[in-house]
Amino acid sequence: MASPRTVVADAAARKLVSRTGRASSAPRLGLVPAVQRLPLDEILVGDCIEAMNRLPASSVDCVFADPPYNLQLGDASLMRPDQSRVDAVDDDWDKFASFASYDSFTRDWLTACRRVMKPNATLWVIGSYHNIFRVGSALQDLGFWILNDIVWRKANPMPNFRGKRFTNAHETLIWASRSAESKGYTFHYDALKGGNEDLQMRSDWFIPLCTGDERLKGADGNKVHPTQKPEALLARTLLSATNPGDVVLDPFFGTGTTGAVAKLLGRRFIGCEREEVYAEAARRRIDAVVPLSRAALLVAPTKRAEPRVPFLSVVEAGHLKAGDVLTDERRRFKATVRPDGQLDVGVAIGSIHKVGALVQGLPACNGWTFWHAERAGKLVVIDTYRAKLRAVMGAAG
Amino acid sequence: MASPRTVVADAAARKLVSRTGRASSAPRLGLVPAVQRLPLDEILVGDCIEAMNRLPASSVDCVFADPPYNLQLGDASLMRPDQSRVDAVDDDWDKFASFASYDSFTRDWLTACRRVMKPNATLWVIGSYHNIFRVGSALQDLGFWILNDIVWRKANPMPNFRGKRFTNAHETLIWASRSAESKGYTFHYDALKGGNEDLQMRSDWFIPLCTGDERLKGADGNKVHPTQKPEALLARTLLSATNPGDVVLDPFFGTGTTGAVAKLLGRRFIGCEREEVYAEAARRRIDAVVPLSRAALLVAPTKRAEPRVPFLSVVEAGHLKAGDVLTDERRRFKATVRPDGQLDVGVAIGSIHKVGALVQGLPACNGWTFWHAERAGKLVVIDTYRAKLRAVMGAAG
DNA sequence: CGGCTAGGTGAATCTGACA
DNA sequence: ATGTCAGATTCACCTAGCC
Repeated sequence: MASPRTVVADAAARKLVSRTGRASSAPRLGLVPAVQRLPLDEILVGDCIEAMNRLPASSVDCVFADPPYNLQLGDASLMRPDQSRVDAVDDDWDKFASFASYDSFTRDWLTACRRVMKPNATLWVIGSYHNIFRVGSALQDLGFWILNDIVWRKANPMPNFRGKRFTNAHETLIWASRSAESKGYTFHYDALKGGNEDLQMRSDWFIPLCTGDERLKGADGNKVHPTQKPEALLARTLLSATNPGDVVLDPFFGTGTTGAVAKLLGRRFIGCEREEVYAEAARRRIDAVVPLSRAALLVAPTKRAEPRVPFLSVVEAGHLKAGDVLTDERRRFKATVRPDGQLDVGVAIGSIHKVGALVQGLPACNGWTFWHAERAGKLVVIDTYRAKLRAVMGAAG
Repeated sequence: MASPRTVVADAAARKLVSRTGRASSAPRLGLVPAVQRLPLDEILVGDCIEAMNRLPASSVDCVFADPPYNLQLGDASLMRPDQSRVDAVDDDWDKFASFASYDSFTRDWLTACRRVMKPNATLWVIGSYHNIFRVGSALQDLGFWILNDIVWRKANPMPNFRGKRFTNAHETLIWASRSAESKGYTFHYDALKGGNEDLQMRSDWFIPLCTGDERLKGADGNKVHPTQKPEALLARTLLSATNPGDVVLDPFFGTGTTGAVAKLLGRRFIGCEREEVYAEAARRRIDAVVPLSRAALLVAPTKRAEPRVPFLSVVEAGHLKAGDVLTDERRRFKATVRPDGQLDVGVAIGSIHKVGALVQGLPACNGWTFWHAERAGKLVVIDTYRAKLRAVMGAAG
């Protein structure tokens, strides 16, 4: 479990990944070399770039990365490409060297991530003003396509003790797809809107810091990791941009917030972590997580995902008859239903959408919500009949 | 450096400004060559880099820059759900051939700014995710020292019409000093705190868009400039980081919000603007500004709307857990809390309001007062949890 | 004058299935 | 790759006009 080379043989538990970007339901043991199997729900201890380079290409659905932030403190985690340590610096040349080595490091891990991302996978990176501009630029240079920047507004930030600056009360996340052509990325628009009082979820999120019981403490009572992120933050990202069963890669796993939340939410994870101390804390933490029930994780069907119903089927089912006259909500326009499922508005014949657009002089129109039928003196929107057909179709399996 | 040949010859010119970073109050005409005099409260029409290179070095106290964002919009125009067309920013001045050319442009104007900044001057830049990472990286590369990144949270952002991303509800400002050694920059910590109900001013600011009477309109009734910034945003930056009498340089002056607010607050300005149309509108606008009295130059307390709390935040905060069962006051209906902040009533999944209305057969319902949780055998209305979160959010607006 | 409704608008990298 | 077309998609303000 601890070794980066650990490969667990139970491939059935591990859903091999097809090239189309979806987990195949049938395991294909024997067809794929062992090295190509995904080490799901494991922590790969060691250098994250080496670890990622051993994973098969196009194999993960999402990446969450919380890379080292700090450029100026000589952080031990920041290494030059030649593996020498970057020292604390105070003159311009060293500053440049420090930025350059951080940029190089950033390009390297982002490149490794990009290779293992499926075509429609997305990547999240969190950072502060110390590093986020470097990361964002590198992302764009490598061909990632930024979808949003998200502001994590901290409920309880550390005050600025010296009174020389504004209280640093937020961090920034970048959400990006693999490329500008990745149009099919996962985004649970409707679920987010439903959890936000039926308003679109905005790019500014208000979430408390990770404190209290959630914060991992060592035997000495000190926090195990200096920058443990709140589970609520990870939960919102994974609920937004992944489906149950999706594979989430975290190249800077730390104490495993990504893994804990992934397990809780029925996602799979792959973590990379250089420090065995953190990895061990993460393992214990994740073992204790009890996943939510499948029912709680069901993705509610969205309008977009519902089966298409031809208007002709509404006529065939008898909800409307050839010759029936439809109108709009304000009874400004009239159209006659034809037996072939088109509408006749006198000057033209066409689909419910086409003629709806035509009579209004608009470039487009959703005929299902525009046209109404007269029923007992009241107007009934024809989308009602589509809904009835869909209910029947659902019952039929 | 844009032009290595640009050298300010006359050291006496720099005496126009003292080393403490304050403009001298007495003009010293005759001692300074004409070319070295600061064109105070003027708009320099033309290329901003050339204009800045003609200014004496170390002569301005503050820079506010609203550069082109380099939006990379597709060819197709974006339609609202009502089929009206979104008025996109498609002006020529926002077109760049590549990231490289945008970076080059950014380095050039930042370099020119840096030369004219006094040692303790600070610079503000505003941008969106399209360009702010490029700008931030360039800043750091050129030796600027980032003091804060500030999030302008828009009260009324444009929605995401296609439901494909989070509502882009903020822009980012970077506040930077000329170098890491610039320790004596201006920051009115106490005034800001006093204007913020005695709480430190945070890095996230909630300010409405520039609309209504404040928005400059042409004779045709159309907006003069596509991206006019709100005066409240400029006011907070100038009150934070300049003193009365300070010189504020704006290399992308547009319709002169920086100048109007500078005059209002008793600061001097220098504007650069390439388009005479914008410059002329700015002149007329600034002429009409009546400066505030000195006493009025304190930070006006901002009225705060009661913060909206997503139901998802109640779940994230742990007041309710995924799987918890809610009911109404008379225990007629049951609903299960989902991890995404929606409720599941078996036949449907949706917001607390939607499913509350659904189970009652009503057109609408306030879910906050309808749904209750069972706590120690008693029912607790979920609005209780919203109130708790609002108490936490109070400080943060 | 007030209340109500209808309409307009803001820095936007904004569809997807199928032929 | 390109074209066609079904059909899904908006929040907080502000102004104008009507009663």
